[in-house]
Amino acid sequence: MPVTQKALATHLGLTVGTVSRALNDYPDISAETRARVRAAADRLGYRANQNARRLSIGTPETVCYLMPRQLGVHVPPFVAELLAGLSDAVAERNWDLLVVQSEAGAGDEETLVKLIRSNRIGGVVLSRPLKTDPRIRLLTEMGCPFVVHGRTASSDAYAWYDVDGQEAFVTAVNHLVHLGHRRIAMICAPLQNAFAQQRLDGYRRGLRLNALQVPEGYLQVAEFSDAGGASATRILMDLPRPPTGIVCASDEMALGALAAIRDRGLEPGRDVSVIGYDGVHFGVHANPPLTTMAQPQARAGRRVGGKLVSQVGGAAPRTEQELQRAHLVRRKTDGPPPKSVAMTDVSIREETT
Amino acid sequence: MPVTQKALATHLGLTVGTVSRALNDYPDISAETRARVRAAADRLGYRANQNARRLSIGTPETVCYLMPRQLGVHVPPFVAELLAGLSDAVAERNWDLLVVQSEAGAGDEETLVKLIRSNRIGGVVLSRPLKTDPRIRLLTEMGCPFVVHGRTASSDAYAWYDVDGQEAFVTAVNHLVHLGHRRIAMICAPLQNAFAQQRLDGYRRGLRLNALQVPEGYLQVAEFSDAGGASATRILMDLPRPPTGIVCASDEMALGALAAIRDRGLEPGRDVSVIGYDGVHFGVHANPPLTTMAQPQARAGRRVGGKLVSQVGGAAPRTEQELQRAHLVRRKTDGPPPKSVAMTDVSIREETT
DNA sequence: CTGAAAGCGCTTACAG
DNA sequence: CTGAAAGCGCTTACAG
Repeated sequence: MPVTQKALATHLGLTVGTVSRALNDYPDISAETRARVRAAADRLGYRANQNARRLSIGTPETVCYLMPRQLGVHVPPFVAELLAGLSDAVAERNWDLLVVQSEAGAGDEETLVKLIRSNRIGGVVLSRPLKTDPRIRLLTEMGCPFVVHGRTASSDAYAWYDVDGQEAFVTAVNHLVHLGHRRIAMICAPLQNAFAQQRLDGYRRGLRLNALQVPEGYLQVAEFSDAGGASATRILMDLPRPPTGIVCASDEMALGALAAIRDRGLEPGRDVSVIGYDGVHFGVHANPPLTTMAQPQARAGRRVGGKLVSQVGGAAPRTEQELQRAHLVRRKTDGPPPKSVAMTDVSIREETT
Repeated sequence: MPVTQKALATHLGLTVGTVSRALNDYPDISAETRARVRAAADRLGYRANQNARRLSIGTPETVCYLMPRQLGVHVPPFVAELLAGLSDAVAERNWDLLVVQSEAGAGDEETLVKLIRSNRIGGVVLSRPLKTDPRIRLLTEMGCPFVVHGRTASSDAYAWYDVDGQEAFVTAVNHLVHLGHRRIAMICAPLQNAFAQQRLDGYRRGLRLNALQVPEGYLQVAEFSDAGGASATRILMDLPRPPTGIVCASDEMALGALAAIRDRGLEPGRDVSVIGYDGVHFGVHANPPLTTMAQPQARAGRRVGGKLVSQVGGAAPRTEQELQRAHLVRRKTDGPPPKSVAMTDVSIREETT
């Protein structure tokens, strides 16, 4: 039997109302009473029944994280870290963090409506939005506070935390160009994902800034996994003029690319350069160690959680937007193009235009 | 304004009691009334306020997952998959899944007491128990249903799901012995962790079964990370008689071992064999691809979640115990010991006893 | 078969 | 400064 306010009250010869106000620091309670109540509560291990409390105050004080899946077979690697930060940020304000498996856009809307209507959640965190994401519209319409981990094109109206994927791919392309590459391909994730489109935009922009174009077949959209990266790479290598550099929408895809390149008897970083995206810890153990655009993993979850809480506290969504930058981590899969190829590339701009 | 039972009731000319019973399929409600109520509820998008419902029925209908951390710097890789399965299993019964960051045994007890007392959780899932884990004692004393992902020595009294780490390391050692190894070392995780002790027991047992002993310095307890694996490996390689085979308590440690071996100009799988544990997807991309004892990741979360729910439903904890087996996945880091070494090893049993 | 009422454990105007 | 009371939205004996 958990101890209730009623138990405290009778124990102290007070009434539940007084106990409640004492516990909640109402200013009209005498210092002495407050102290007595506190002491008794501590001694008896009183904890307010949150179901009762939340029913009474009318807010669920809990945040829902829609855990993404299904893009690759498994849960994306950032999820665990994000959850850790989220749970901390939310717990600081004594809120709870509910985790729900996302159906990747399919059943999510129904799930959210149910959770909101049943007063189970007062805020939502979304990862990896689609380019036009029905969940964002839904949450906006329902007036449910939310923050998007990632962002869509219509990003001005809501709170989000994102890493600038477009800039990152401009940087990656620039880096390859400076190394001497002219034939640069991209292996991208399915384009219904907002992040995929952004990274693709960066790739295109990077080429354009360097007066290069996207040769036929150089943009490969593949399954978002190492297997997808591998098969896309095989296609690229079979091209009449295969690329000398490949930028990949994720480290996982890049790992697949490395495998496919080695399978051809070529050496990543010498015969073909590969740049990944994410900066997963594991990249350092790849064969060879993977050059990548690393996101600042540090505490994305805390940031996202903080944004949600302050929004619930009244902050305007558009003040809760944060764009981080990825940075190039050079390891061993980038280098100048092989000389033989570089020779023939002087004329590539003409040929491909 | 969410629609409530009262709204439904006045709308239908009924009373909230009747509406509630109709919605909850009480047998004493006429089929017609039930149908009318259902229809209205669907049409108006009625969802029971869960705070009210749970307050009334007296159970929080939510499960807490204590997310482990701090062993390595980051959240362990299995967490995301486990959460996915857990959330599914729990959602099937219309329960919620709360995620709380564990302080790795430190503040956990206080956290749990608070959560239980405040009626926020009706069950707990624990990962990676310590050898003697105060949380287990606490939950038992408080009468809070829980299931342990992993297990301790006193595993007979509670529900758990685990993979047989001891057997796995017997298998790993046997495998190396069959390949011709006699000098087999282990890199283990800190031994306050139950899983570390189990894996160590397996290593010892495997050696004993093959009439081998643990030579001086062959058991390295290291930080549970790739860095820990690497530094332990360096120590092993500096031994007067370095091992020809190393079993590691995790894939991550094994990756560190591979790096350290390559740094010495040696080739893992040829000069030194390495076997990891976990079967993380990433092992296939290691340099070279990592041989490992793979756990059946498939749906551990669902199993664990199912156990918790059936326990809440009245099942005895000891009927909810499940031991899975790991299996050897041979890739490229295992092979016979180098011939030069094998020659001198015929006498090793005498020397080391 | 349905209504009326009490109760779950809180919070919060409203008196005094 | 504290008490008494209403209310949050459900569930569930108890009548009838």
